[in-house]
Amino acid sequence: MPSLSLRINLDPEGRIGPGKIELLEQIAAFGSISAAARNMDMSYKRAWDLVEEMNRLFGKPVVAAQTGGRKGGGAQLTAVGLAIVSRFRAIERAAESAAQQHMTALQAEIAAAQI
Amino acid sequence: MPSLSLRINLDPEGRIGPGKIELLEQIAAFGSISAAARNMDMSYKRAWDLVEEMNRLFGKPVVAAQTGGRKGGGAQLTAVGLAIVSRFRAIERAAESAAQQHMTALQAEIAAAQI
DNA sequence: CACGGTTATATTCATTCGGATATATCGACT
DNA sequence: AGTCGATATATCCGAATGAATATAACCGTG
Repeated sequence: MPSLSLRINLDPEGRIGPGKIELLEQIAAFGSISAAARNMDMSYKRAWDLVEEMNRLFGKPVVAAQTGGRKGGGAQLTAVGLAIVSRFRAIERAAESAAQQHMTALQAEIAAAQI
Repeated sequence: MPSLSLRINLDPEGRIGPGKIELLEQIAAFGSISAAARNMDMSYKRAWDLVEEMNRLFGKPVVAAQTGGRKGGGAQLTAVGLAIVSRFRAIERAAESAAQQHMTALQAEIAAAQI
C-alpha cells in the first residue's frame, strides 16, 4: 500500500526529510553520532556530513557534540534540534491524516484501471 | 519561508513526487513528451526515462504515445495518468493546509533560537 | 602518561546518474 | 516517394555521490 513521505524545503537548496529526522532521533536516543550511525547502518562520515549540513542549514547547531572524556565524547540535540524533530513528526501526522482519504481513493483508481 | 514537498511511496522501490507530476502536467498541456522536456529544460532522454519508469511502476501506462503522423506524433495522459495528477495535487493541498500552522510554528521556533 | 572511544577531517575509489550524441522508426501530408 | 517532427533506443562520457580508509585531536579515567 502506498504511503506518504514528506520533506521541508528551506532556503534555496536545503531540504530536510525522513532520513535526517531519523538520524536526529537516533542521536538523541544514543547520545552519540557514531552510535546512531552504527544503528542506522550508515558510515560515521555520512552521518557527520548530514549533521554538519543541518547545522549550517539552520544557522544554529541542531546537534551539540563533545570530544574526549571518559566515554570519548558524545552528542545531544540542541533546543532547536528537538523542536525540529517534534515539529516534523507533528507535520507528518497532520499531513498523513489529512491525505488519508485521497490516498485510498487514488489506490482504488489505480486498481480499477488495472482491469 | 519553508515549504512542504511531498511524495508517494509505492511498491518497494518506487516513488512519485513533484518532478514526475509536473512532467505529466506538461505532457498533458503540450501533447508531447519532447515539448514538455524542452519546456522543463530537461533532456528528452530523461523525460522519456521518467515516463517509462512511471508506466512500469503503475502496471498500466500513464502516458499514451503515438509515433508518426503529420506532426511527428504526440503523447497524452491516460485515465490513470490524469487521476494520478489530480489526486496528487489534491493530497498536496490537503497536506499543506493541515500542516500550515505547524510550519509557521516551526519557523518561529527556529527564528527565536537564532537570537 | 598511556588508553579508549568519540568527534573531526582529508583523501581515494567505485558506482551511479544524467547529459550528449547518434540512429532507427513511424505515419500524415505535400 | 520524400519530408518532417516526434517517439524509441543504444552508447559513451563526465560529474556527482557515497563508501572505505586513514589519521589527527580531544579529554576523563586508570
